[in-house]
Amino acid sequence: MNPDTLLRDEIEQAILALFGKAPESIQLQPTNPEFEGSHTLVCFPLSRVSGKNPAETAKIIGDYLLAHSSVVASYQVVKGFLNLTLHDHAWVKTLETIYAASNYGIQPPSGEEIMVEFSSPNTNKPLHLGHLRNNFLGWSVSQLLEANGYKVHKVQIINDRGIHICKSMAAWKLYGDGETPKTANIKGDHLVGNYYVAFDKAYRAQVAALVEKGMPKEQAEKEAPIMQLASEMLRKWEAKDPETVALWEKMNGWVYEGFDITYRAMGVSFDRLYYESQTYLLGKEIVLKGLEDGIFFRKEDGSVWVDLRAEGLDEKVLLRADGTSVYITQDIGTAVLRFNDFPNIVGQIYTVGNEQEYHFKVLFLILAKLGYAWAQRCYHLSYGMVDLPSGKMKSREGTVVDADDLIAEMIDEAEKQTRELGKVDEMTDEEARALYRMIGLGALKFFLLKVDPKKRMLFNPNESIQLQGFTGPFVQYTHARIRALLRKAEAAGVTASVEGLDNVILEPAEREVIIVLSRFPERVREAGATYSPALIANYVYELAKEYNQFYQSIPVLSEADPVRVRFRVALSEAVGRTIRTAMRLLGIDVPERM
RNA sequence: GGUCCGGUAGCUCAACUGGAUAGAGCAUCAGCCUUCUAAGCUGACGGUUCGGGGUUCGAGUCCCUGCCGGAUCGCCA
Repeated sequence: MNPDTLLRDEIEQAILALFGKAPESIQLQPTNPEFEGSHTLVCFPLSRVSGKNPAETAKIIGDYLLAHSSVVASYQVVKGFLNLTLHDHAWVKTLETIYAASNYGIQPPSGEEIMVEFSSPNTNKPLHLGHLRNNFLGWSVSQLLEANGYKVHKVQIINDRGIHICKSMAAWKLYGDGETPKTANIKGDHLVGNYYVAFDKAYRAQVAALVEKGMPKEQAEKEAPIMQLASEMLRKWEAKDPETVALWEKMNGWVYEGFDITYRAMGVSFDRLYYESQTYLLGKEIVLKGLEDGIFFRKEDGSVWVDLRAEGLDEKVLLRADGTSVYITQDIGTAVLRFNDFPNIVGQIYTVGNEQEYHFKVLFLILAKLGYAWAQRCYHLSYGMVDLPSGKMKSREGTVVDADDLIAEMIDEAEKQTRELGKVDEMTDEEARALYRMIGLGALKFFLLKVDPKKRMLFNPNESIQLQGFTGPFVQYTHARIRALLRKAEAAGVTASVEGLDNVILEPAEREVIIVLSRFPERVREAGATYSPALIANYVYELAKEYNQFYQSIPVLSEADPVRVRFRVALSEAVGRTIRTAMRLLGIDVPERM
């Protein structure tokens, strides 16, 4: 078991016995490495209960624990801090339970269901670096929630309809000459993206030409012929014009084929896909019903609005004067549809960039106004933009980092560095390729996940392909090392065991590894509660680092005492399994050798 | 202009939600491979936590204020 909870109980009892009062809270924190001990009780707040100064309070509690606690071996008081050192047998016991656990750190299913939305691209261009952060984040948060007992439904809403895809369609119709992904030998999403770029280029030229002839810019932007064509296609699509719908289906089909390849490369998948084309009309009904119920109001021009001024926001339009839906209308419909499809989910997590914070604030308020209780459990997992050293990604300036290209580069770089180190001499080609992929992708995912999701982050290509230091490959390497050690142990007939160590004194490096190991379940809980894979990335790095220190200074198989050998093998195995689990929560695979 | 984020070592990021002398990685410098994988380990260097007030036993963290950067405030999505 984890000594934390036990210790907490004992401290609470101590305070109750000594001072006759229960403390408001017990501040128990890890002891700073420069001091002796593993747990520190902060005694400043307790002086109110004890009526003595913090240092005296610490001493009294320390003495009491020494006499009564089953785990405290000694203590030190530094100012108002009570540093506790536990008996090594408590740590041995801790490792014993960790080692025996079949799924250490993972909670069994609680029966609660939850939905996580991520990715949700438009279908007019390929995925880019921003989508990678989104996907890795959404995937990892799904894993984290599962690890905390939820049954998770991973979904996305594919924005397959609207003026953006019509732009690509218009350009293809004008300049495509029947080109297909096959004839062009390009992934479908990239092909469609090329036509989106072609549209933009032609459009701007046409607008400039019209302005040149004396037309006001605003008018020119509407009347440029290629824009007229795109708008006409949108109208025809909504009218279900067969030819337009067929083109739309064809080009979206290309995009999906391309996306599938990218998703497979990223290692993500979804349980259910929602398409905007199938949901965009649903919100309208709900809004009209809300209008009848007096939740919304209509202006003279016929448009429908919600008044959120009482909530500190503004009035927002929900239906245009012509009765058509706006963006948020379909989001209302999609949300309701999802709760109908999955009646057992307690809530929904939207993984969407922080530029849409206002949008989701409004959406959740509207859903609450409509009387949906689950609106309280809708959460916008808002993450910061990914910047490049050159600044923001701008499609106009061609600085967008393409997801497929980036993944390929990471894998190439992993191959290059792996070959330089001569690590693949005994591998088959197939094994080697799988390893490059694992390392390249591991580096990329770890790089994007180690930063607090809420924060804007910088993507430095040179740093992302680093395989040393605070990186995914460092952790993967530690795992491979452990696996190699365990293979050797097995070959030598050594079995792992935590038996026969009742009065042992541990090496500091051994104890430190167990201490870090013991914190894993709490970190999983915390990461789930705050939707933050970064906590797991930081943790698993700390664990790997701690283990490497142990590995470097303490012999395992060459140790003379067979009891200690078995113990260290068990310790190594527990660390290896925990690394694997933690990395799985990040969506990263770990190799057997590298 | 209103609202919301952010500003920590040369660079990229932490800091257990108010606790001890603010920690890692990269970069730079110096060491460690005849012993389980050196993608590793050890050490050195590096800080007015944007500035200024305040709250208290204690502030990078909370409050006020100023400066800088970003997002947002569409009948776009």
